[in-house]
Parts: sequence; C-alpha cells; structure tokens
Amino acid sequence: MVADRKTELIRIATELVMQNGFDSFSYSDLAKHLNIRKASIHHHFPKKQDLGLAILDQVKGSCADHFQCISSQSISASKKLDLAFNLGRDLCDSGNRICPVGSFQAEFNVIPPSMQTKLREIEDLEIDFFTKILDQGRKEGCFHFQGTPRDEALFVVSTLKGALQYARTHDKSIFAKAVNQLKRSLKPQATPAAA
Amino acid sequence: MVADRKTELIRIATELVMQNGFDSFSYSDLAKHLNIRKASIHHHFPKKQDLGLAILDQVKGSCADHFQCISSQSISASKKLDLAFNLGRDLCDSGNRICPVGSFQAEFNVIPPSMQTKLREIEDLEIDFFTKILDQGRKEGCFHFQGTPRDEALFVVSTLKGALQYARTHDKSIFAKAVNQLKRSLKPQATPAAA
DNA sequence: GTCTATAAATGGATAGAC
DNA sequence: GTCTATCCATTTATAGAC
Repeated sequence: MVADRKTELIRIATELVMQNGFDSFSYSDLAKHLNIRKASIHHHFPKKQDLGLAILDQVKGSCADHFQCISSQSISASKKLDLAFNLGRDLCDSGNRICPVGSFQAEFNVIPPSMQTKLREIEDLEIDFFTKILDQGRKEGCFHFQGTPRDEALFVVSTLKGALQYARTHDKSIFAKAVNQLKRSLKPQATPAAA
Repeated sequence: MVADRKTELIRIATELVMQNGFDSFSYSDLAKHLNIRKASIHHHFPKKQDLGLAILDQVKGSCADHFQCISSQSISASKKLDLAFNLGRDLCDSGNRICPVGSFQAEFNVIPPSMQTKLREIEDLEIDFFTKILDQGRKEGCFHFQGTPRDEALFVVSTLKGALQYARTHDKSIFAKAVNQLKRSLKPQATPAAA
C-alpha cells in the first residue's frame, strides 16, 4: 500500500511541517525518511516552493473532505462541533505536532506569495465551515453567542489553533481544557429568548 | 539614545523573531540592520542559542513588567483584561508581527532544550497572569465562566495567540473581532447566582 | 568591540549517467 | 525515477589583526 512516491513525499513533508515548520526541514531530512537521495525529490518537486504548494493543496483537500463529511451529516450543530474538535484532539494526541495551517501562519512572511495565497484559501475554508455550524447551532438553540456567526467562527478557530500550540509546548491536557471552556461559553444559559 | 549594542541586538532580533521566526533569520540579516559585520554579533552572542536565550529573557522580563504594571493597579478585572488585550492589539496593529511566544512555540521542536524551558516559563507567566484576573473578575461579578480560573485562562491565551496569527495572514480586523467575542463570552448574563 | 578572512557544514538546485 | 557528482549560496562559527 505504498502510495506512489509523489503522494508519499507530500505525506511525509506535511508531517515535517507540523513537527518542525516548512523552513526548518530540508530535502535532506525528507530523503532520509524515504531512504532516497535529495536529487530524486527534486525530480518530483524541482523547487521547494513546488513542494510547499503541493503540501498546501493536500492540506486544503483534506480539510475540504473532513469539513464536507461533517457538514453533510444530519446531526445537531453541537454534534458537528464535537466532531470538528475531535480533529484537533487527534492531532494533539498524536504528539509533537501542531496544525499545518498554524505552522505555515507562523512562517507567513518567509513563504512565497503563491503559498501565502493558498494558505489564505485554507483559512477561508476553516472559517466558513465553523461559521455555518455556529449559525445552524444558534438557530437550533443549542449555541448562544452575540454578534455574527462569522465573528464567532473567528473566535473559535483562533482558540483551537492557539490551544494546539500551548498543548505541544506546555502540556497536552491544555487542548481539552481550552476546548471545554470554549464549549461552555457556547452553552445557552437562562437567557431571554433574544436569538 | 542608542542603547548599548547588546541591548540593541536583542531588540532587533526579537523583532525578526516576531516577523520571520527564530530559524528564519540569520546573523547576516541582523548584521545588515545594524550595519555591522556578522563576526561582531558573535562577539556578543557566540552561538545563536545564546542569542535565542537572550531574546527569551528579554521577552520574559518584558512580560513580567507589563503584567505587573497591570496587575498592581486598583481597577476592576474587566479593565485589567482590556489593558491586557490592548497589548495584543498594539502588536497586531504594528503590522507583520505575531507574538514572539507564538513564534517560538511554532518552532518548539527545533529549538534547543534550554530555550524550550525558558519558553515554558514565559507561558507560565502568561497563564498565571490571566488566571488571577479571571479569578478576581468572577469574584467581583464582572465575569462569568464555569470551571477553574486557570482553565479559563488557558482558553483566553489560546484565543489571543491564535487570533494574532489569523490577523497577520488573513485580515487585521480578525484580532479585534475574536477578542470582542471572547469578551462577550465572559459577560455575565441573566444567570442564577451559582458562582 | 569591530573588523577581515576563512573554515566547515548545510541547503537548494542542476547535469547527466543508468 | 533514481542515482552520483557537483555547484553555488548561505549559515553558523572561529582566528586573529586593529
């Protein structure tokens, strides 16, 4: 089941982005993981920027798939949000990794414009995904928040990304704790029926 | 008012960490900014790790000062939180930068253990700072949240760090929007006096 | 404390054989 | 598609003159 080389290269490169960052892994690192030579990687991805774009395309596709899978289900917004949080939890539990989007964000000023653009597209996917869930949830009455669903989505993704970073450097349990507080903040309390 | 060279080096290096990341700036970059040669920097900081530790020490001291300045005031927790958020807002408005702590976090696996340890100390400062404000605020009745003040502090710092990253890559206004939702989530609503 | 010069290693990239 | 070999630029780092 060793997928074709190109796919495998992207898979491992994505792994290295999550662990070390795009600028901090080299073709040499990648070559060692696959037990091939650097030049072979250049055959598939002549420039590192080409590899970077391929990684981002893969991440974008993966995000789109996961989001589509969750969004299309006929379940409550609350359950959808839990499924989304599970994606972050799994990443966190796998150890030593942060979200690839967060990793590229931190290097934003040192990646080429083509990669910056692609990164923003993934961010849009994330934000739109949470916006819809939050909108659905408020209409269903399972979430309470003021302001627009989009602003609340910005709040949610920010929390998730930040929590993943603290979880890796400080204490794995931080992710679950932060997410739990986030979920509590969304719980409707004894409020006037204003929504 | 050109502070001594060592101080100036740390200041500019911190700037480069916030803009590009620790691994993505070189002694050459730093030397150009100060119009001196690389070797002169090695005189002050023989190894890059020495410079990294000096940056982290400076950040730690700066955090401690800011936090102390805010914490020691006789004002409401709500006002203290606003002052803290203003620190992030200023960073965000200054353009092209993220929090140095967030930048180092993203590179956690590629910095030496001595720097990892120092970074964790800064994270502890941040978390303790927000823990105290949130605890004070809940007692005063100006904040509402369930769970421990510390868990809520983890939630708050995660949101802030994540929002800074999205603000830089995507849209500056994201920081204010995310923080606004965060503040709203802390506002006590018509709740039973359970706290 | 800063400089020139240079070492040693690494990283990205190419040419050309197999 | 992978290899060896090599190039060139960069990066960290040191030696030693001023």
